[in-house]
Amino acid sequence: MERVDVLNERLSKANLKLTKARKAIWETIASAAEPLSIPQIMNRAKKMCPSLGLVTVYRTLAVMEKAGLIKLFQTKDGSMGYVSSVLAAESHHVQCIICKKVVEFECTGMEDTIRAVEEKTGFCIERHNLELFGICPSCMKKSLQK
Amino acid sequence: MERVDVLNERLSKANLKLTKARKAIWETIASAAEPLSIPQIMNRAKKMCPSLGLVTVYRTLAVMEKAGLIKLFQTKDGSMGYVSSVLAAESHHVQCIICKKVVEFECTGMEDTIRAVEEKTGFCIERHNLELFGICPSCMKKSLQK
DNA sequence: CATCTAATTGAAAAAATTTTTCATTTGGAG
DNA sequence: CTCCAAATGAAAAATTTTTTCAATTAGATG
Ligand SMILES: [Mn+2]
Ligand SMILES: [Mn+2]
Ligand SMILES: [Zn+2]
Ligand SMILES: [Zn+2]
Repeated sequence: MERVDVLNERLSKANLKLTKARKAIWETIASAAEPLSIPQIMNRAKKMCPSLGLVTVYRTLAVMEKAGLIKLFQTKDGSMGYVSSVLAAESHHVQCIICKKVVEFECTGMEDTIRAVEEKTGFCIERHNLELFGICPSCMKKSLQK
Repeated sequence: MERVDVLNERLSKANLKLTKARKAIWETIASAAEPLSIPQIMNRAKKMCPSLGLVTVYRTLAVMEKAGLIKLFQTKDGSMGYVSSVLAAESHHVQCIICKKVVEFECTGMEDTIRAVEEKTGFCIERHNLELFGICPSCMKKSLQK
């Protein structure tokens, strides 16, 4: 299924129209690997839809957020940005505390931890972010050479 | 250790002063169970420090965020708010995706997951943040009643 | 395809939020 | 206590977000 079909499906369910502006904004967000700020979304989407106004960006983001198509997330630098809900799903990375390099990993074996938290807190856990911090192989090597 | 000592420790390390305004804002955030918006922080902190100006709230939040004392989270209404990150030194929390309530938990059983990442990535892991997202008991109850 | 209509749009204005500037005050070192 | 860099509040400026409104458009209907 094309990305635009995902958009159309959600919009038509809510009696909303599939417009040029919405297509452009959706393509922008759905094709990005990182959360995008509102000015970033405006700039990129405008290339696909030159008449696009900033007001429409605000309105479209509100519509898409309500429709569950996008989510507001924290970016690496601490500010906020929008990502497609699909991409927002989970984040697993390990960062070197010395050189700050970030490496993604596949997360396995969390079941017991999550079940323990569910029992203690009564929450029903749906997803998680796990950030690990440590020393990467190359920094480890350097520190051993000293 | 008192809450104000935690604040003082971080501030003095960075050659920053422990002022009335900072104490009031810190107490406000560190004693709250939910993320607080900027106007909420202003209103509550002003009770402890009546001369407090909004400008100082903005400046203090920037300082505290940089110092790692507080973090931005999503509030109930979808906007963003600040929560204390220091009292929860290990940063293990679960947040309700509906009402945005944050609950800390003791993190157990992560050894296997961490060992697997160490083997795959070559990193030597020292610490971690685990953020879980799900539905809290009271929101679960409400959704079942519908 | 042409017609119709409610939804959507962009521009301008208004409102709200955030940052900058600057004179005054204050924490804390000496 | 004295001193001074850091911090503060008020006002102004800048920026971001929302509202208003007339014009345009998607898409349903015939
Ligand atoms: Mn990641
Ligand atoms: Mn926490
Ligand atoms: Zn490294
Ligand atoms: Zn809840």
